[in-house]
Amino acid sequence: MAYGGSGCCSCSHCFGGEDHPCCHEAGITVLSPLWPLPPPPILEPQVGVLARLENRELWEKFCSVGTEMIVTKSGRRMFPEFCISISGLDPFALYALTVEALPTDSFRYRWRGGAEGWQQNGKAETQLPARLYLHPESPAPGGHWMYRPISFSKLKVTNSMLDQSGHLILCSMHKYRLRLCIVLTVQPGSCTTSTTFSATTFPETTFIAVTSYQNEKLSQLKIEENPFAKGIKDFRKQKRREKMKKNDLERSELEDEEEERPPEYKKPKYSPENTGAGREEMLLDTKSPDTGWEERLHETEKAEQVRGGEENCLGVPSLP
DNA sequence: TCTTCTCACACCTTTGAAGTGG
DNA sequence: ACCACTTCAAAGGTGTGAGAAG
Repeated sequence: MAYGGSGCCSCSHCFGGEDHPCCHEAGITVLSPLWPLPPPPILEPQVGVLARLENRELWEKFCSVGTEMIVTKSGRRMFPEFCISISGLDPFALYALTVEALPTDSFRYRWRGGAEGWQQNGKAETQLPARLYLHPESPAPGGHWMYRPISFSKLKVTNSMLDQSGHLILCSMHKYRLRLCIVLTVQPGSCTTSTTFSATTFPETTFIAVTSYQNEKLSQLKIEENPFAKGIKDFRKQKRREKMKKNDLERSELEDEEEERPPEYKKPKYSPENTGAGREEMLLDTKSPDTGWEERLHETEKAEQVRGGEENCLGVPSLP
């Protein structure tokens, strides 16, 4: 099954493959018992559970220029971080929270610069089944999750297929969107595990995985917003001062040309003219990202030493 | 030649241990 | 002995740019 439309909820608009404002007004997302992509292994829908993207404004800011996330071999944190607040859970029931990055389509992308920005560039490469990132505090009572916003600040993304650290594995130059899953693990007053859960995607979290930033506007925004990049900010200022000093004495023709260009043209790392003949594109893997639930969770468990460690301890539904 | 990836770098924030004073 | 506060070093995070790889 190819990844088609990436609707955000169960309503008719979203199943058309397009996101729309109804579910996302004020950043509130109604967690749908239905999965936007391949068929859901849902047994008991969670009614009335709401999730809000806490730093929605920041995500939208990045979204407006085209969010890119650096992937490295050892894993790189995401910025903006994925931070949500939840309501409507049973305060005494135990829940596990997971996040995964789902491909939004079956294309590979390339940066063409200027007004063209990101363009589709052939079919997507074979994708591994999406790996789940389990929140380190999972499982915990609903009251715990609803008490304050939940941050996935430790979440990292990698391009290493051999990663053993539990990071989300992504293919660079591919587009993804984050999906939150809430898994009810134990009903209050019951000793049996449940398979209930809800899932939702947040359209604002759509991003392209890259190994180095392509869009100058985007990297500038990262530097402005991310406190860890403050050094780069100051370093850039210093460089600019040095450059201006230098330019006062001797202004080269090349530098002049660069100064006059809009920011996105300043880093013509990759030429827009070439249509990327180099690598052979592979057919999109037909394996659904929502198959192999148990394997994916076990992989995460291995890395994170999840409490219990038994099969279905988190109430992960078995595959049909 | 072109595109993509990796690594080292300088600079920053965060974190936690150690020290100090009341 | 205990607590609160400060200091400091180590760990870890950031984007950049050069060069390697395919």
